[in-house]
Amino acid sequence: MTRTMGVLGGKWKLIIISYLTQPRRFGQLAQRLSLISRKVLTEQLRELEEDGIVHREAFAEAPPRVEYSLTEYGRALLPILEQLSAWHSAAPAAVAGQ
Amino acid sequence: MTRTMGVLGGKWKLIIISYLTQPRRFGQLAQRLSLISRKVLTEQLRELEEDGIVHREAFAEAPPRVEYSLTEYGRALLPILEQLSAWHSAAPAAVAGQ
DNA sequence: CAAACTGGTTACTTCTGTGTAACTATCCCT
DNA sequence: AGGGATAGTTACACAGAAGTAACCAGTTTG
Repeated sequence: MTRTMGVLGGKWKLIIISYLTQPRRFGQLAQRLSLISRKVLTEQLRELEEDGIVHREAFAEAPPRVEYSLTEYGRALLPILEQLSAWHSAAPAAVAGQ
Repeated sequence: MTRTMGVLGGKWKLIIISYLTQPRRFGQLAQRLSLISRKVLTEQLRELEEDGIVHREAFAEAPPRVEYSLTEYGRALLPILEQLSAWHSAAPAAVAGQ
């Protein structure tokens, strides 16, 4: 669990992953996840890449194009994240007011 | 997802939760999770309590005894955490060296 | 030739979370 | 009366995570 947190612990990582249901360009990610600064977005993507969760593909075009997608390993995470989301939205009434 | 992270985001929360498979006294938690300082342990437990995940029961004894356990809502998280753990230990060989 | 687009990087600052250490209250035991 | 046990709290310090702003490189477009 401690190690798992190391891999997924970044404040934004699960959010990034759950948005990568399909391949996205860097600009798309930056736009959609505009709460995340470009710097941090780059950092987190790099770490996710290192951990084998995200695949980065750069196309030698002009202007440059870079696409991020989930690896198979990363994709295996999606159903779990959905459960987490479902769990959270099923909060008991006593605490739902958040 | 962002909100879910707000609830579970603390560096230690998932670890605490996954150790609360049964009721535990504060001292037990502090001992077993000795990487966590007592201060932070208290804080995280309080937050988990506020979010309806953990139940705190103090007994009016001397010396004082306080037991922490998961609420039903919190217990619903356990199977998901197990999946997360399983996912992580199923890392592909290329990145398993961590 | 200059401007714009994309996907960054770099230097610097700020802030949040976490850690350390010392202190408290109450009761029991000797 | 003194010391130990439990479950904290408080004040303070610090590190690392995150934010901001400016800059870069290559190519196409005007």
